[in-house]
Amino acid sequence: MEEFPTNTNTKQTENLDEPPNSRLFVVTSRSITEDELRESFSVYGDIHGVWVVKDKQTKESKGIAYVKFAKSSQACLAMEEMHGRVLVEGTKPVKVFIAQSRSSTRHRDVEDEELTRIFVMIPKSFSEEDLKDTFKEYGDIEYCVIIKNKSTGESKGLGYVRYYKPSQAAIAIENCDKTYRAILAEPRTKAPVTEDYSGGTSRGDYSGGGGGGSDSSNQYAFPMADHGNYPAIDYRSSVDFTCCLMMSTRAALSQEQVFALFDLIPGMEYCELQRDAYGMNKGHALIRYANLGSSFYAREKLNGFEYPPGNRLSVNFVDDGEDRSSPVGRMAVQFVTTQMMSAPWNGPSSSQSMKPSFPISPMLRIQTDVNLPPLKKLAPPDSKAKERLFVVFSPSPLPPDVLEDVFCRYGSLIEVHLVPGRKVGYMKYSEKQVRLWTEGGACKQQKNRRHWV
DNA sequence: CGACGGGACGC
DNA sequence: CGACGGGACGC
Repeated sequence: MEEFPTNTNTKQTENLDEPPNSRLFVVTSRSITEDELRESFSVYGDIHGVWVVKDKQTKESKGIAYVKFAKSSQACLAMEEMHGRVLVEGTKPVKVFIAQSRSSTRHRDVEDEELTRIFVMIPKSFSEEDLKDTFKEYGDIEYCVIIKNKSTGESKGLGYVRYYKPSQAAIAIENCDKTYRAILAEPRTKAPVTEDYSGGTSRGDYSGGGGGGSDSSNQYAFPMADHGNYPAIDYRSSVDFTCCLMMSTRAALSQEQVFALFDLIPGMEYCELQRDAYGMNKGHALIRYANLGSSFYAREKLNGFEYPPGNRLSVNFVDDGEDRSSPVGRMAVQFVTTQMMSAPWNGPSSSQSMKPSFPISPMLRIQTDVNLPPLKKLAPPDSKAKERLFVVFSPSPLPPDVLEDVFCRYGSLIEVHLVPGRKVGYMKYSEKQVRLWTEGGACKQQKNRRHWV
């Protein structure tokens, strides 16, 4: 049996949490052995011990195990890479989490939310751009924030950096200049460290005593779908509601899987897996929708969604470069949010129903079912057709008036012609160069989108 | 003077 | 669902 080294005469439990977040909690098949675990996990770092928990009487595995790494970054990387993978043919996919520190009594999973944001001390002269430039070498940054005096606006010399992956935050903490004093940030809203007095928390030497358990109020801007106990989202980051979403995942997902998933919500314009530094299709994907209603709905439905089973996706807004600070932009945001709030929420408990059910409102239905370009006038009925689009419908054709409404937006449409009894039709235009999509990258998606039209 | 060490997010 | 062992150091 593999054992943690017995190199000191002090209780070993003190090593298990040193350094913090360097131990994995693995939920796996009962048949998996320590050797198999060590074999699979050893490529991610220096393993200091593997231990399969067994029933005291029967000595049978309980299907859970701990894997201790030398460094937190190694453990995080192993978690990100191994979560959801099948270790031995025919066994269930493993779930991998950072283990709770042994002194901790709670048995909640350690969420990515708690592992991706770091807290740093920086020169007062640092701008948020400086902060980003300094810490981007350790990983992809979701956002940077500097704590400032609210009245004068001057920096307090403290900042937060949110990465997309726990391993990136861990690498930053391990490798950045010591003068930054980088540590993991305590999650924002919950009262900081309530019961964990037992000499040092898993976060390292966090000594900043009080610091505001005062906030018991709901941080959500509005009632939200309840995705189990998925952690709260920071709505006050630099980015609020946009048409762009960033999806983060620990499981390996293919471009096709991500595409199919986000394409369930009508209005998807763009979806691309971002390769990580090692060229693996993991980590995160960028998705853009044609409108706020769609992106909002997609975030609601897919953030915290388990896909594949055992792997929770995180989906959040990212800056899409649009300015929504104008009165019109704000109204659009407000409109969408109120629609979403008042929409009958088909409960999350209903087994993650992922049907692209679009109850919301007539207004929103139009916004979301139909892609963006504005309506254009039809060409005179007797115009000569200079270009025709051949359209294949799957599963079946839509009403001609709907098609007209959609296809007239991309050129001067003369008429919609459906071939009777077939699932095909022609869109006749009086001009060449009918523009379907302005984005070059979206062309290949065209065929997949037909049935949403 | 200058080294040291400190540390928390507008609701 | 899925959370914490067995064995015995060295001055």
